[in-house]
Amino acid sequence: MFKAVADETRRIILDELLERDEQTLFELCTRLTMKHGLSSTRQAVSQHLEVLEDAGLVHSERHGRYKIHTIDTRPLAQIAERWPVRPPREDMP
Amino acid sequence: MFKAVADETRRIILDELLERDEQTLFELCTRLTMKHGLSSTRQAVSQHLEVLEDAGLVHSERHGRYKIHTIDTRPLAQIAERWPVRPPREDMP
DNA sequence: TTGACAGGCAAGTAACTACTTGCCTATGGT
DNA sequence: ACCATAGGCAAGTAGTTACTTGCCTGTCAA
Repeated sequence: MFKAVADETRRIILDELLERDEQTLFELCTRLTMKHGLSSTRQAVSQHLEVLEDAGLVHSERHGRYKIHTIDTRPLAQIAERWPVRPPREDMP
Repeated sequence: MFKAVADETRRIILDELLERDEQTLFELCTRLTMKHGLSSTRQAVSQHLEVLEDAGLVHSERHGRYKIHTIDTRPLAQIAERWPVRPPREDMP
């Protein structure tokens, strides 16, 4: 899950799914190139979605020949739980 | 910052610093091998600390021949801000 | 002042990862 | 039935990254 969000393209995919949930692979490809200026091939996006799915950040469901992708941000809560955000002990620039 | 937390060793370093803040490089090395069962060399840990510092998750200060490291979890708040945690639209297993 | 200790620098290596390329399967409209 | 569309599979490649190795610098205590 930590490695899943380590890639900028995957982070943008999460952004896109947060703005418009339940997109197919082709929809995501189109929007990534149009709105976000990415030049990712379909296969590249597909592999990114696979990583995000393994991380539990995206779920997918088949509808006929379409595969719609749904975002699930819940795994990210582990980060805030593991390292609670608080100011550091000393003042650092 | 995302890439900084993508590595398990660096996550354990953050754990260790959260439990006991303001440690030197050698203290961290010792505790990582003792408590966490890691067999990392000093140079490896040093490089990890450099990555964490570049990410703003760790600050360091020289005191004589000691360099003490301080954790700063504030950059992690960007994650929760960017992708607010909420349940997914549909029920997924 | 000399030696032990804390840490830094830099090149090399091995493993991983993002991406491409080419081909294949399956679904649905006409 | 047929073809276009949506997606999958797998091997290969280039770039990245974690780690090691060897040597060097600076600080403090005896």
